[in-house]
Amino acid sequence: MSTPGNRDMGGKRPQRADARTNRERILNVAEEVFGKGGQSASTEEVARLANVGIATVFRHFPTKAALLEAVLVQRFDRLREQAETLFPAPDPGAAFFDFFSHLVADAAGKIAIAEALFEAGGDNGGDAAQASDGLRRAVGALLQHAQRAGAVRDDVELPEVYALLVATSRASAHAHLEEAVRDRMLTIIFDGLSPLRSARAQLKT
Amino acid sequence: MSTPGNRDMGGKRPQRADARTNRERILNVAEEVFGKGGQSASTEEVARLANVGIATVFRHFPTKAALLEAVLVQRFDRLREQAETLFPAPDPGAAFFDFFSHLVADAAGKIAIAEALFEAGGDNGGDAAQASDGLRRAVGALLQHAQRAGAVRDDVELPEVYALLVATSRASAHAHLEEAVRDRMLTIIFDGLSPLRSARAQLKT
DNA sequence: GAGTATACGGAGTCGTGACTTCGGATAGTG
DNA sequence: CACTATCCGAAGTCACGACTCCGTATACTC
Repeated sequence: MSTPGNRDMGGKRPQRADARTNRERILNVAEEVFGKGGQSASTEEVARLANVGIATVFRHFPTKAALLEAVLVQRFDRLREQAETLFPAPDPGAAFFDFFSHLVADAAGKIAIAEALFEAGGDNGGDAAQASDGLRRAVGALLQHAQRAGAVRDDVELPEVYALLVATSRASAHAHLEEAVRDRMLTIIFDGLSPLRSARAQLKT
Repeated sequence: MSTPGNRDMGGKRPQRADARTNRERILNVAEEVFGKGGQSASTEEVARLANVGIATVFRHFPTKAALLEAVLVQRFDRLREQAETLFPAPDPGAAFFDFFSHLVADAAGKIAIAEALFEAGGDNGGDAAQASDGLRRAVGALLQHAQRAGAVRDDVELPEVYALLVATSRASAHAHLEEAVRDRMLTIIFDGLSPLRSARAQLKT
């Protein structure tokens, strides 16, 4: 928990109202800006679109990296919650494939989110990595449920499935990919995940 | 053809020998540097590792973008040639899958190549885009051959296959992906591409 | 409504990296 | 071996973006 948030400052006065709303607005604008321009988008751009001075951005988030991390945590947590919502779904196969599709579609245009954060899944020990790990676990659970329901072949495991999820999300995020093409791409992958027959033997020979 | 290369300068003396070797060395070093650090790697880094002054780099390549483009053209052309070598292969299916695997494996660690160049496949009209297009065509030919040989189902088309190729290459390039996981990921995709049965109907219901 | 801690905004500083300039070196020619 | 066109490297310039300072404004307390 590196960012202050709105915790009470040790018995002192609580955070002022405008400060809290500003923080929230900055966070939302940052998600938009980093989503569109990648992690190299400038902090000034965020400040400008949030109708706020640069200093205010840095007051709430000590560094640009901290701001980016806060954005990532928010997004990862949201995705994880969505995944967890699907745990008790009546059709675990559909739940898994739907979530996969949804995540990839959602990544379209969110460059920084797909780029910086998925890849941050293992390179640092910060909050973002932790949130990313939570999402990964949730996807793992969806996968297991789908496998138990017979909708996904038993011999695939989370690492390769998650790698495919990340790969297609990133591809989807970097534009130049029509919706129809994206869907056909996913169809191929889903076919490969389906248990109807194992062509794997063919390739091993 | 935006870069000078070693064309004869209109009847004047030909390019000096040290200039040519320097240009070549810079290009090779740049491929290494951009491959490792992405397109945001600095030009000074390239100059330093090439044992050359910064000015020399800019003399041969007027801008950093031009240098990056030259690297990309070289790489894309090389890959295209490799693909074309496989056109007369006795087993078009194996040729296609092998090339796919080879390209993805080759992308490991080549961040800028996978990142900047594949994505440049449609955003500008420069040499890199042209070279990228040549590679795409070659992959398309390999795909068609494989389909005629019955190794790949007939109802997939180049856009989605190429999108998968790009997606997995990028994923592979950004490290954090073990070789075994990468192979299992490809196995899933190859299964999905195989014509042994069409699970697509199942998903459409 | 006065007082004060809290928060704000704009004008800085500072470092980095792309690109230029120019005096000095060196390959090629005779 | 001299001569010159070509090429080179080090020390710049310049723009941009992350981050800071400080005087001002505003939200909360009483």
